[in-house]
Amino acid sequence: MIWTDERVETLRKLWSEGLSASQIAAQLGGVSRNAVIGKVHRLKLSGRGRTAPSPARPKKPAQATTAKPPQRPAPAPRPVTASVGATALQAQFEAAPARHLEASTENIVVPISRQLQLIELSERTCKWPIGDPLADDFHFCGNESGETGPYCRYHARLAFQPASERRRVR
DNA sequence: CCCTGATTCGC
DNA sequence: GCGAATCAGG
Repeated sequence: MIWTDERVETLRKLWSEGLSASQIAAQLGGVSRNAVIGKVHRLKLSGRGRTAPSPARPKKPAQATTAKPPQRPAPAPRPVTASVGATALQAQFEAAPARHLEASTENIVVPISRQLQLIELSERTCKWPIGDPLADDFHFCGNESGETGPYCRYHARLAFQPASERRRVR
């Protein structure tokens, strides 16, 4: 895959819009996020506005062939509070306006989807389709789906019940 | 573990 | 010039 003027233009545009390298790579297709980052640097676009200056690493130390000694630090104390720990869910709640919710399973806020393209999905992202598959803005939910399920907590509730009982959602 | 960008260096 | 491998950090 070569960097045509057109692809470079797209790269410049998306990068300036604040998309991450992996997202840009997904949209361009045929390139890895590393390729995108590499190109960004060659184009000297790394700044992207006002970012903290890079401290610059002291070169790459020679690859150590010796295995590191297996250290067992200390068993971390188990937190009493249950942690959800899903970054996607975290972001979604942080982004949402603060709102008090009753402790009810019925009262679940419709998640803000990450709007991922098909190629951006991983094994643990929600694959609930959103929109018209033939439309330009078609995407998948993309939120954290857990270890095995194909859907996030919210869409899983809809996926595994009769269509007649589903509530129309995005 | 998921992700991010930064850097080096063999190709 | 390109980008995988790697690093450092969230």
